Amino acid sequence: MLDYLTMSEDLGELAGSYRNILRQAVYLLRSMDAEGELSTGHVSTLNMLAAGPLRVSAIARFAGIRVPSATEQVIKLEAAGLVERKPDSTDARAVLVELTGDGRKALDVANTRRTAEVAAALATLSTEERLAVRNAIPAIDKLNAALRT
Amino acid sequence: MLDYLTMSEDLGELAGSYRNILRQAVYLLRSMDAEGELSTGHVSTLNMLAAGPLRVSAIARFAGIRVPSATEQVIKLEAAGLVERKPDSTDARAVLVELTGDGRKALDVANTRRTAEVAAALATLSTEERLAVRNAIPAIDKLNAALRT
DNA sequence: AGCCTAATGTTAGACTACCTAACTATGAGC
DNA sequence: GCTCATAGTTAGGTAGTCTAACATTAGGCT
Repeated sequence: MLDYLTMSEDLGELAGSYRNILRQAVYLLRSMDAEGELSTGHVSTLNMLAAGPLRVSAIARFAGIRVPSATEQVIKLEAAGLVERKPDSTDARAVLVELTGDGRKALDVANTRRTAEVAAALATLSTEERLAVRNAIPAIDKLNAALRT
Repeated sequence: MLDYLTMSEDLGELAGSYRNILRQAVYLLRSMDAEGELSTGHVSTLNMLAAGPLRVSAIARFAGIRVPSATEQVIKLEAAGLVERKPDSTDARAVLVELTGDGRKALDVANTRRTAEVAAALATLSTEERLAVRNAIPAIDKLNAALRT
């Protein structure tokens, strides 16, 4: 009863549905941007740095962008006082990007608001629907990782 | 056993996971763009038109963008010969945007390749994981609709 | 030691896709 | 037939990405 999903036709249908969801995500993220707060891209970058300093190349890799684009983001965040660049003592070519206190504060504000917005939307779902979403998260993570390659 | 999900703490955790997925989607879509093929944005627009002609304002609404941005996209698609603008016989202010034969062909090519790419990623999941994704699709659609407001 | 290739970032220049504001033309109500 | 609302375009600006070219440092090989 379960293996009908292995038929290519149903895989295609599911793939189409998933493509729809991916497409929507772009707009949803944009709609979550608020005036005078961090943009989606900046939130992503700062969230990576929350666990500790990263090289510019690591930021680029995790964000799925090229190194020059990451450099530019870092320059903007630095100008806003949200991150600092420090030399890497183990490699004089590298630069370590680190959150400042202000950066951590701004990130907290943005994360809190954005997560609350998603939580409010989740609250409109039934318990079963929320459970379905929750149960799918690991599979979606795996699926996204497979798509990334 | 199910209602622990209604606790706000778990809602927040789920919301965070979902935010992660949304964020990844942007990169995934970009990674699906291929040389010499339609861009993600153009595919989205053309897909709307596949069901029939639409006004510029309708395109903007469905895509979650402003009317001038939709106009710009239509101009580009028209220059590429993928859509045609026609007068709306019921309203001389309006413009109906319609797929051309070339547009439909280009859309088919792009849709086929992109869907195959997602299907290939889905094929790397286990049957249970695919089922989990499939079961979550309606809830995710509802969730995204709630976020849109 | 000295060289050569690889890796890390930055700079320069260009492109796409979005935005707001201002405009034209048409529709619809009084 | 005036007035206000609606549909779309144009103009100008911004954010975020890209490639190409460059400087600097690391690391291996002779």
